[in-house]
Amino acid sequence: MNKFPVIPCSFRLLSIGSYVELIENKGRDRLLSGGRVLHAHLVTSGIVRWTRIAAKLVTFYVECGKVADARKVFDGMPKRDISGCVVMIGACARNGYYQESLDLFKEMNNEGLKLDAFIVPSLLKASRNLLYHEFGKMVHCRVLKCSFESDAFIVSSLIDMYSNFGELGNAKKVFDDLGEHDLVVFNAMISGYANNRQSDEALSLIKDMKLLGIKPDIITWNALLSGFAHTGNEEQVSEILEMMCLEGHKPDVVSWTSIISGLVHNFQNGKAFDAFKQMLTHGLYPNSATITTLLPACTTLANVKHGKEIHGYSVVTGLEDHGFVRSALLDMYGKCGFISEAMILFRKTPKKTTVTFNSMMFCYANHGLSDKAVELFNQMEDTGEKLDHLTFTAILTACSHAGLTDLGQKLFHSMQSKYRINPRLEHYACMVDLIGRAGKLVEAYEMIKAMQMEPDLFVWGALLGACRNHGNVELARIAAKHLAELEPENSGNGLLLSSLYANAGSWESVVGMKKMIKKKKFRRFLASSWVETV
DNA sequence: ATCTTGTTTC
Repeated sequence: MNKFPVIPCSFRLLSIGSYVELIENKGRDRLLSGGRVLHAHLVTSGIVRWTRIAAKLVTFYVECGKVADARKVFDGMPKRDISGCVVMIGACARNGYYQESLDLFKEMNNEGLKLDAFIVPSLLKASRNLLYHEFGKMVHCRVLKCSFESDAFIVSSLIDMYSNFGELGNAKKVFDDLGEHDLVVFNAMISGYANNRQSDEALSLIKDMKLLGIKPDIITWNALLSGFAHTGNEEQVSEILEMMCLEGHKPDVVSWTSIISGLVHNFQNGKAFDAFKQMLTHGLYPNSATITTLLPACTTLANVKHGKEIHGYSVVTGLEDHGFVRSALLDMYGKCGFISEAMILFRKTPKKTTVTFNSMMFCYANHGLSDKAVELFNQMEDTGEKLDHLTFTAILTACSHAGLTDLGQKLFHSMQSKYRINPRLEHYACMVDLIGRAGKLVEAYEMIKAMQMEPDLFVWGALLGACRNHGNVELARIAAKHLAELEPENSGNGLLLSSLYANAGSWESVVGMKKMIKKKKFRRFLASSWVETV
């Protein structure tokens, strides 16, 4: 680990194949500095002019989060033909730089390059992850127009995209329209079912493929494993593990990462760490995906120690430069209260994505640094990064914490009119808090009444809190009534209402409330918190 | 050259 690649003496150059292998050998050469040394050598020796070499360098830089450097190599490629674009766009789409890959495609399109079958899977992947339903469907239309619909690479990507949109019917249609199914297409469909909680359908497809003489591979089993792990059904996970072992497939890093991911998402952090240790005892090494899965478990434990260990491992292995790892690290430090660490990581991220910005904005918003959050939001708008619903949750949270009523209202409006993002419950909760804080209680209540969905306890809670601060007994009563229905076991709301009565001098109501609280045997739990020393 | 398994922000 942490070794520089072996740079051969310039008198005896290696073969092109050996250089490709050197760049690809990420285990040893992943370190960005090592890659740069190799790159320098390739430039001075002129080898970089080989398209295969340049293509590998492009991929290498994107994997290290250096999209701009990759772009430089790409632009310097002697023949800027379609295959170069395939590599650049594909590398971006595989590493989370979805917007970048679509922008590149548009640029390419403007230069008059035709849509190529090799580009399509990457476009579908970007659409899938950005949830660009319309664009994805437009690509699908062009696939049909170009008669690419029997290309297995494209079909599997289409199935994957529609499954991720939750449109299983469309996924199934694409699957059925294809006459002959190979292993990859089966795997895509099985994964779609598994991820949409249709385990029976997934298992019956395995039977179908076996009847056709196609043997499930490790990817098939991992697809099932991941689907079941996320439903939190630990027994089913064990069953699949047994089945795959019987068929001669040992769990690999992906299998373990799925198991860990399922446990983390089901709030079983202790078990997640146990599984991680078990993986290590099997002689498997964590990669970027394993690390990104495990880091969120370090934030909810309020235990930055594990997080720092993982960070150390990432630095040594060069994984720290990976885009996903970087944003997970940033978030982990932010949640643990290490804001300056988070800021350093943010500054060190050359190609920032929506997730990078969102994570940093949440960090600022949750620590009361609203000005900084607003600054980032403006930066996002200026750089043309995609804003999503979480961007607005973050910025509205910041506005409500800082009492930036006008700005918050302006942004809430532009979220809908300019960015076409439908407000969700958390956005409404922020807005009710924001408007209520400014004392416009009736206006806040009107907003709740105009909501297209059922308000949740955070929305009513925001109104109740505002009523307490501004002494509006009438609206408080309404809010408290809804809260009592939504969470009857919580005595906090009743107490809040009674303190409000007390402030308003309505002592009879206070006595009534206290009686009710006593009658329902509410208990006040002592709040507590702890932080482990590092 | 492109595809299917695992991965970050609520």
